[in-house]
Amino acid sequence: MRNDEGGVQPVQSVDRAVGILEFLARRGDAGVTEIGVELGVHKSTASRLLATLEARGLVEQSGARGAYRLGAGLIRLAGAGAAQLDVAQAAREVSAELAAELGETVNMAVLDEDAAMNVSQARGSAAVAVQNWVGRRTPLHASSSGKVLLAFAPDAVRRRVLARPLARCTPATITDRRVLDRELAEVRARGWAATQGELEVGLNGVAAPVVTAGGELVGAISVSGPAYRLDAARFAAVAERVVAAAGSAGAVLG
Amino acid sequence: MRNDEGGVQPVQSVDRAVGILEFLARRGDAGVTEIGVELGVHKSTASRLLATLEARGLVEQSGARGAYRLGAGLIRLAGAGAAQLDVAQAAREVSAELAAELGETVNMAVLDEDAAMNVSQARGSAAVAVQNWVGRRTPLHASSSGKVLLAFAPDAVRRRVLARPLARCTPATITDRRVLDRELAEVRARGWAATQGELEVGLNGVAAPVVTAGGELVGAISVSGPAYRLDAARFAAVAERVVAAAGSAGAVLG
DNA sequence: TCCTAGTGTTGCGTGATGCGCAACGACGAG
DNA sequence: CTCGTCGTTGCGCATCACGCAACACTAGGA
Repeated sequence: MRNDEGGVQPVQSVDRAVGILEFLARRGDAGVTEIGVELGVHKSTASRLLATLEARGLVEQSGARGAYRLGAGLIRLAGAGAAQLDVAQAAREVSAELAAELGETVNMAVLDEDAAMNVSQARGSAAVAVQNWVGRRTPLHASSSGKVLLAFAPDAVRRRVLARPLARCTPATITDRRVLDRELAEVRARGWAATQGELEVGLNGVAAPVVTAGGELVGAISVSGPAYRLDAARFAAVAERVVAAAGSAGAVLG
Repeated sequence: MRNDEGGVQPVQSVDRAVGILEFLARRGDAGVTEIGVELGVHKSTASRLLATLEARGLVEQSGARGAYRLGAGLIRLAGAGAAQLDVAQAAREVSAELAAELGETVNMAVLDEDAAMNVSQARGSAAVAVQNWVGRRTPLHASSSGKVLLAFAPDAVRRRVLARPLARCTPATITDRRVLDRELAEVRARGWAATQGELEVGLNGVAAPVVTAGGELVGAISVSGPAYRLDAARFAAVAERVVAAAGSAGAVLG
């Protein structure tokens, strides 16, 4: 059976095991039989794959025979993974400086299929939110880094995202794709994007693309904060700083 | 070939694939041949396992034939995993409150083999450090949450850790196991642990165990900050708040 | 309290998959 | 320019992963 990804035949049991992890990431927790149905394999196969993942700490089971969920071993791996990502490393210092300068939360995001995923985070002194954004995915049409990634993505990616209904996150979310297309054209023209309460009510953001010397888009740096501090009048000035920080990160990456 | 973990025979290729991820977490990056040697398999086997992991985003390769490293897909999974952990969820609210109250960074850690691993983090207004501790592991003898986890761990765990040389992280690190044993007895007696520059110079911490109603140790909550703010004179007062927060988290877990 | 249905686990036999070998192309160092 | 090493891939084969069947356990309903 061919999982047509990357043109080569994957190792079937590894592919299934990762499928289990992705299912549990979406679903929260699930039983053996349910996981077997989801993967299209026998429940005894699912049970053995889960036992292997559990032995390595990537999943854990509640009780002796209960549901499975993602485990702490995954966090250990990802902690190492996040620290090692090129874009995360490149962003670390410039994000810290930007956070200190502007006093708001700064994130580095990469394009992850049809979403923006945060891979690094720095927080300024004014930020009181305790939420960890690393690993979190935001919709491409409703977040500032998402708009940047969408604006500068290959045409195929933009067409795929714009082909689907644009989910409304708040009353301010752009859900008309022609409106979004025009906004993305503006983003490309001026080199930065902004949101005003489109992802969360009262949350504004400004983002700029991180591009390597070879012209490859590798991520986006964004600053976000409450609208009463990061209001539209400040967007141009903040954008100037974000674009500069993104430029520094891009230079580091070659 | 039997990987004697949990008594059952693991699925060999899944076990190997996870072994690759763990090796890359330790090593940073590595080539196909090196990974094959590390796992004790042929390089073509390693190449196929890596291709499957890469197709799913868990690893990425630099250039067409370059070294492999952990990928963004792992961070996505772990972002979901961290959010879903019982201990992380239980700690979220109490950590946020504690961070707001004390103004310092609060972490929740679990015992992860021979280290303390942070699974959740909240930062107070005074904290300016931008480092993300989630996924990071600290030595059990040199961090406050590590001392708590060690003090209240089963005897077998404590014996295993104390059997090894205790690595010196700073000049203040306790490396004499009899001194550490006495300190762990004090931790058990008073119900909290503290460190003074033992993990990092100038960094102090206070931690308390999170125990379920059934008496099971599931983690430790810690507060950390620079020595000039979180000095020894404040330890008892801070400990009182941390013990209370840990008690709340334990109550949530049943 | 008892019965039934469904779940998760495990022994076993089978065939499909994962594996190693060999060969090849690419790349870097001398 | 040559050589050694790396990563990739086709191929054949043996081992491993798989499904089936059976069992123990648990929860819910009568």
